[in-house]
Amino acid sequence: MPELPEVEVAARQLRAWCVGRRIVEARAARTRVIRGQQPRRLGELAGHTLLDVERAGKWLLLSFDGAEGLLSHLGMAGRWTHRATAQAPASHVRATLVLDDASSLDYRDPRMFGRLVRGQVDALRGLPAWRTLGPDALDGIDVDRLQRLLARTRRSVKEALMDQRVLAGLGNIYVAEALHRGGLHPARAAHSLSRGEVERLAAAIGDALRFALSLEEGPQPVAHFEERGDNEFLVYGHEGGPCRGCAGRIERIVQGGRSTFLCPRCQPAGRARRKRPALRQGRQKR
DNA sequence: AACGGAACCTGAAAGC
DNA sequence: TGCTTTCAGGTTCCGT
Repeated sequence: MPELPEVEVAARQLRAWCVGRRIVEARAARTRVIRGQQPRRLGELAGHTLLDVERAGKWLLLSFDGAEGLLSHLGMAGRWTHRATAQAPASHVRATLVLDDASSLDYRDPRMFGRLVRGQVDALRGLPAWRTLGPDALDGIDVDRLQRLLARTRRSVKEALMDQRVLAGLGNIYVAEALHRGGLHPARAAHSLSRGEVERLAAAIGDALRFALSLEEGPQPVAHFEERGDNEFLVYGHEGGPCRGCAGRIERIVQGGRSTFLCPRCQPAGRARRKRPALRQGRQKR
């Protein structure tokens, strides 16, 4: 389930597992994940030491000595997992990095929507996918910039926020969660948002992302969302269920072919004038 | 240039 | 129970 918070957790895990480690062997299967590249390209990482893991939006950039790099996107179902090298790999492994401490890193991705791109770090940063990313949604949002971008599109605010050039890292879930927290209907025309509404939206985006990350906090970077069965989201996946903030029922609409969840009472469709309930902080608080 | 829709994949869940 | 259909959190490409 990789959107910004999940990718951030992946970045923390990769740092904990591998920064400072030397790659003993690297291999990849010939799949769509490495589209356009020979599997042996990944093998060139052998002998190099991982120096840093950087996240921008939903992308990860692993950099090694010698300015070598590996760009990673988890797509819809990709994940990095860590195991003892002696242990048998799990299913759907598309690439493996064997480390110098008898452990191995597997890139697993059943659907193969994810991507691994090998190259020099500079070249990877120059790829359109990385270069065109907007500012990271977790970095503190520039409200002026966001307002300017929303004002110049005819799309709905939901679809506009899905555009990684506007803000990097939001996906279908967190856009729905942020719009709910901000009391904004997803179908609102992006350009119809007032200054105050954009400010509220910017705050709500930060709240939604930080709340998701707070559930992952701990001494070790553990991907709790992988085990957590229950749905901690305020609206996502809760069609027909009660809204936590009012007596309304959560509904599902489809925008651009994808589901969006919302509470029609907390998120009125019209340009809202009435006073909005205070932002809720995840769980039950308030 | 901006937009909507289709394409790309597999697996799990829901429906019959 | 077993077969079929639907749906899934992303990006990219293509036609308008």
